[in-house]
Amino acid sequence: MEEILTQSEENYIKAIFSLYQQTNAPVSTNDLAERMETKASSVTDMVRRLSEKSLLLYTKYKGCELTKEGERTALKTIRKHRLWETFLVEKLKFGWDEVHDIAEQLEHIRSVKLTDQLDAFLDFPKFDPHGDAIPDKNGEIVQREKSCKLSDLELESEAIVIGVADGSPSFLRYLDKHQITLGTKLVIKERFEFDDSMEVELNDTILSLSSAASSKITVQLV
Amino acid sequence: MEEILTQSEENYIKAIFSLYQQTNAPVSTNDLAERMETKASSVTDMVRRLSEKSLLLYTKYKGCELTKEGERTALKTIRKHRLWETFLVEKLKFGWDEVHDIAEQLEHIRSVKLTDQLDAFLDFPKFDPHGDAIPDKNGEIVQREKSCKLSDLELESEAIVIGVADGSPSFLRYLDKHQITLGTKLVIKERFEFDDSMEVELNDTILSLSSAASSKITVQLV
DNA sequence: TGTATTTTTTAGTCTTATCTAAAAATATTT
DNA sequence: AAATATTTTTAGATAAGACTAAAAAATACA
Repeated sequence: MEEILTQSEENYIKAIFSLYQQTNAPVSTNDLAERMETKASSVTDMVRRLSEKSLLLYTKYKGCELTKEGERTALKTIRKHRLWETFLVEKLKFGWDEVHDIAEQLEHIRSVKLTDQLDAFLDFPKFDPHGDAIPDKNGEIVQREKSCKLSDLELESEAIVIGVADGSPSFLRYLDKHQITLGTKLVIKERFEFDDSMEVELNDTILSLSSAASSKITVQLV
Repeated sequence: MEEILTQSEENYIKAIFSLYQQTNAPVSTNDLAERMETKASSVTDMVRRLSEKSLLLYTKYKGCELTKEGERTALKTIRKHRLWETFLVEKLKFGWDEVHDIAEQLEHIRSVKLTDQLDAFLDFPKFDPHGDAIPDKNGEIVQREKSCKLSDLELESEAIVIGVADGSPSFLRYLDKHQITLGTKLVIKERFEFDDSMEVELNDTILSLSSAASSKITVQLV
């Protein structure tokens, strides 16, 4: 009884998965509407449909959360999205700020063999170009140890960039411009209380980062 | 005024393009319905819509044919389809009988940059895994000299397989089984009038081919 | 506790792409 | 040319996914 889902349905499932992860609580109709850039009434409709397909549990006025099957569906879509992003950057030489929209389309291609062969072709990558974990064939995700936000680090600590909490093109291009990418090594040289900005050393130069920027960069202490 | 088309619209355009090529005459509603596996009434609707978008010329009861712009659209879709098929076979190790359905999905991905980067990644192939020409960025197609059907060859002529006129999985698997693929060299050893079957030599073995098979294999004399 | 505000749902409409059934136009045959 | 058959179009219906406007439920707050 492998349900065939429309692209729209898959997008809703993905959004619910991600909103649920943020709060660990049922996803409200309004929040989902905002994320999907649609109206609450459309969401109610869709959520009812998906609940009929038993991909999620829905209680009127109480929001919804995915069932085990819904979660599996979400992970499959996320897997495809992140594999395609990796393909676009690694093989087709796209910038990491250019791949999201194309991957949004590619993630809906239906073929298990395609996904798995692509995975193999890319040599079973564990992380995508933004540092997000790629679920494997069985939906398993590699858990990373002790990652934190750059903005949380103490003076003089050294860290390596392992991800970004915001994949928007403008932020990614900002990072590019300042030569920050996955794997970049940073040292915190200064912190300013009054605006939570900081100065970091990278590639032997000093770079000043606003709190907005440093809080969206995920790092690992070295 | 680059129109954004739905997948369904793109599929109709492609079908009209290919039916037109076969007969060089306006495509009738019924023929199109059969090709699209849908009803004539649906076709009438769609053809009216596409004619409003000036992608084709439509005269009631007289069938339709693509405009220059419709043709450009068809060639773009065909280009994507054949590039993806090439990618699937060359890079992801699919069999040539497995790629059609997946390429039918991939051909609708909208991104000029994706198509062009893929083209470059594949090293600007001129033909796809079935021997069909791949339109370039400008819709130009390499014309091949003096190709003919295997069934048309005289006794003792030597030829190389350059394409298939039928991309169905069952036919392609039949060819695979008999070690016939693009580039295979054949010599006609025997022809039987009564059923138009023939015997050909390839890889130092003799293979008997029905008329149905030999008429669907495109070859070039050596 | 009762009123006001916010959130969510319901009801009804729209568009795209499909369908069936019936009507109209064209083609074929006698 | 009339009758018959085929092809094509029109008319009306349906389903998915969206919308607006209005009703209902939940929440906040005085």
